[in-house]
Amino acid sequence: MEKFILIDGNSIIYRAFFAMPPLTNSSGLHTNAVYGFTTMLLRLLEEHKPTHMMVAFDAGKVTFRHEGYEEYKGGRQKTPPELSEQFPVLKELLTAFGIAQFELSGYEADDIIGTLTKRADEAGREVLVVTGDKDMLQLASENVNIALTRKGVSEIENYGPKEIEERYGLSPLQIIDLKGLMGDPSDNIPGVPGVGEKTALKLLHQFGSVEEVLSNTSELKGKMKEKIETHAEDARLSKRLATIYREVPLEKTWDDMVFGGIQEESAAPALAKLEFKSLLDRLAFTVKQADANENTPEEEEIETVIVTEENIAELLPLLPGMKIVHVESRGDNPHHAALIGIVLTDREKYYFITPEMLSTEACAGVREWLGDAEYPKQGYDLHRVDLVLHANGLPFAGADFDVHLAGYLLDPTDSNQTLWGVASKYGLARLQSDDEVFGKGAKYKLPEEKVVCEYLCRKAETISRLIPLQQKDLEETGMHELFYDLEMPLSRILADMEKQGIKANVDELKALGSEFEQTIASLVAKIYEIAGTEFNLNSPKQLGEILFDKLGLPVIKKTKTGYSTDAEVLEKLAPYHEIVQHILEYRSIAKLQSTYVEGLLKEISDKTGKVHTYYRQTIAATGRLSSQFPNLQNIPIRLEEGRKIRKVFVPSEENWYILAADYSQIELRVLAHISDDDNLKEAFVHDMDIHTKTAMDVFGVEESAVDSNMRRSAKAVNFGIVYGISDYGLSQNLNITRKEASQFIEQYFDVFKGVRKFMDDIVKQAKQDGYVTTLLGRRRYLPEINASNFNLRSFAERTAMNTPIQGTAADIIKLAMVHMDAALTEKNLKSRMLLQVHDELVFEVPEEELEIMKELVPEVMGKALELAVPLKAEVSFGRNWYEAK
DNA sequence: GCATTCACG
DNA sequence: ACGTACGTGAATGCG
Repeated sequence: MEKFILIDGNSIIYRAFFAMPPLTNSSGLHTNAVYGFTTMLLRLLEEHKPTHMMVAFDAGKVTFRHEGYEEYKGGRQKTPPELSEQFPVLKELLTAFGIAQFELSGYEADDIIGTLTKRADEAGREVLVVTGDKDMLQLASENVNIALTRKGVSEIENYGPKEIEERYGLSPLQIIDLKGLMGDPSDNIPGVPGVGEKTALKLLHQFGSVEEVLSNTSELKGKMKEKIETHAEDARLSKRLATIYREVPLEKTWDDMVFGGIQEESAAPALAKLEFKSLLDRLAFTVKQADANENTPEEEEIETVIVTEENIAELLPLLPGMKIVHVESRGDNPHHAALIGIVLTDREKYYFITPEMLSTEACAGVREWLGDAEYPKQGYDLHRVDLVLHANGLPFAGADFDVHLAGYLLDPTDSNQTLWGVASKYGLARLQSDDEVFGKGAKYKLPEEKVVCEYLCRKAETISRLIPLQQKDLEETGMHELFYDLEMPLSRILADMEKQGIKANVDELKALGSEFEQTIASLVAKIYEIAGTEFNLNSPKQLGEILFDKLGLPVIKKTKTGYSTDAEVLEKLAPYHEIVQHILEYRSIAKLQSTYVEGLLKEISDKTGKVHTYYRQTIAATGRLSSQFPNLQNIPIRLEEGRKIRKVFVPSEENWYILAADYSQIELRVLAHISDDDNLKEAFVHDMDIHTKTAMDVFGVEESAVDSNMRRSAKAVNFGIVYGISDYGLSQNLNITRKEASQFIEQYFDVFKGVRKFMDDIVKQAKQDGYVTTLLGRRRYLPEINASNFNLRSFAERTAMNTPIQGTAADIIKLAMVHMDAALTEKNLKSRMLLQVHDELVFEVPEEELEIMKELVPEVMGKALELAVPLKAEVSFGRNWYEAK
């Protein structure tokens, strides 16, 4: 299929210039804008595989727009020389890439693109316009999509008429009217003073166009009417200026834009000349991907079979040789998901089996195969598959390669780890989406069997194509072992833990609920009485009105939408008014009631009387797990009232115990290891209280002189170090000035010099490589590490410091889980691993195994990975989770 | 669907 | 000058 990409060259190079930090090659030539442009270009090539490409540039200073309005684009800063010198460089590079460039004297890039898109519309060609200029949205149509860059050029958002309607409630052409009313300071287009986006949209929703607004001013009132009437002419002029001219006498044709793929032979030397080392790797990747794509006969027919009692004899003998299995289900919670169907394939034929068919006697052999670990299976999200099949009374074993997990390891920050999301990175096209096939939300409906079969077989085919590509990438990124020896085995263990579940004492929970209910009722009554009115206490908006408007309390902090009323603010307000303390108390109990009592009650299984969470292995960017339905990783512990919730979690067998073991200071121990800081290592070798030790060093005092305040400060500093410290963050946390915080940090780094070096080095390394890694080689890319925007860059820098620490800690406990699972099996123990809470593992243990487990668990956890400092795990047990403290 | 708040490590 | 601590999920209100 043909695919055209038209790039607004001036717009993109400007954006790239301002988004990137200054960058020069060794001969002093500025290259940052070209660099930014090229990264975006490579991404476009990877994502869209265009067959035709063209970059349009402005030519000449005076365009036809200046006729009649000389101020057009007046007041605009002169192009900085650092950018000017990059235009010829970019053009040369584009030539090396084999990409066409158009410019025409007297016209802007907009107009060239406007003309081409008009022609595309007439010819029914699919075109993507890439620009940073919102005005271009006016060109959108059924055939023309506009890709707007955001955050410099690092993100792209696609707009068609539908998206424009959703975002603005306007048709593409009405974008011109929008600009006519709003104006645009950067182009010196006046618009109507005092009318911004909001007002302009309101007017257009009411009247439809600039002309209609102007001829109906009688319907307006006040200031607005006055302004619009006085500036009617400005509005008309602005609209004219904002209109892209679409009749440029352009002699070029589509054939002049043919793009035959990147020619590595010419592109690579051009990048090398600019000293874009990282882009050279990227280029190789893009080219490789393009090749992979070329190797994919996209619309290749596949042979599909709907398995029936009549034809199953054909399938059964093939089973031992099958590897790829796709299981489709519906519903977010896999424990309650409905099975839609499964596909098995030997890559010759694709066999689709309905849930009904799968449970017939004829399919006994298939079920046996599914549950036999001797037959390795490859598919998408096999952890979920395991749970879904289990929920539907079917076995599963033998997960060998999971495309979902591999996709996560290869880019853990990509939030679209769907099969199609992963596939698109390898240029594997999809023909349809889940939403298209099944319908969305309330419109969900299973189409006829044949359609489901074809679609799911196509998924199975995609899985089969992805596997070798991902295997290669895992190898190349050094994550092969992490994948096969850690994440894959762990996914089976997690499924076991989830199926096992943890027993919940419903009566106990309900009793807690009535306790909370009473407290809440009396608090609410008291609050209404003091406020002198009833209102919705759960609405921050209404609460804000009471506190700040009615009672006149000082506003401490604001949110985007109004007053902030979070706990931090309320703590500060408490001395002013007695109501505040009650509100704080209400908040905390209401949270316990809604999330932990009512929420948990809903999640206790009727069948098992247990809570079966769903650990997600592909969400957290650092490699941690997350937990859903319910989240069992945030059960209260810090405050006694909430901690009581833990009494509800009990062993599932008579006379068993709950045993919990948690790593002591795992993150700081990891830091000691990776920073190789002698002082920090020494502290852990001697198993000192790390916060006290930090206080001694930072304040330069003896252990006996460390008071609770000093220890508290030192603890905050230690937290800050792990999070990627900033003086601002620390000052907020300790309620001190930034200067004082900054001094603390200096003092810390003076005694922990190795830590300072690690922090400096890891940021440098991230800037160079574009990613950081954990001890086990888990990767996280940080595309914003070189951003010019301070916030984005700082965020990335802190992430560069935090991820190796948090991520390595995550690696370690995952290792411990794999080892622990093996130990339980090997020693033939009845004890079961139930939960993981980042640095803690929870088990249920029969009385007779208590002594063994008290030794075994900390030992296995401690030996999970050998570091330069000891890893320590502390164990405790009791009749419920509360008592295991 | 997004914002706010708050529970955890 | 810039103005955030790192990583999550669930409940609630509101447009």
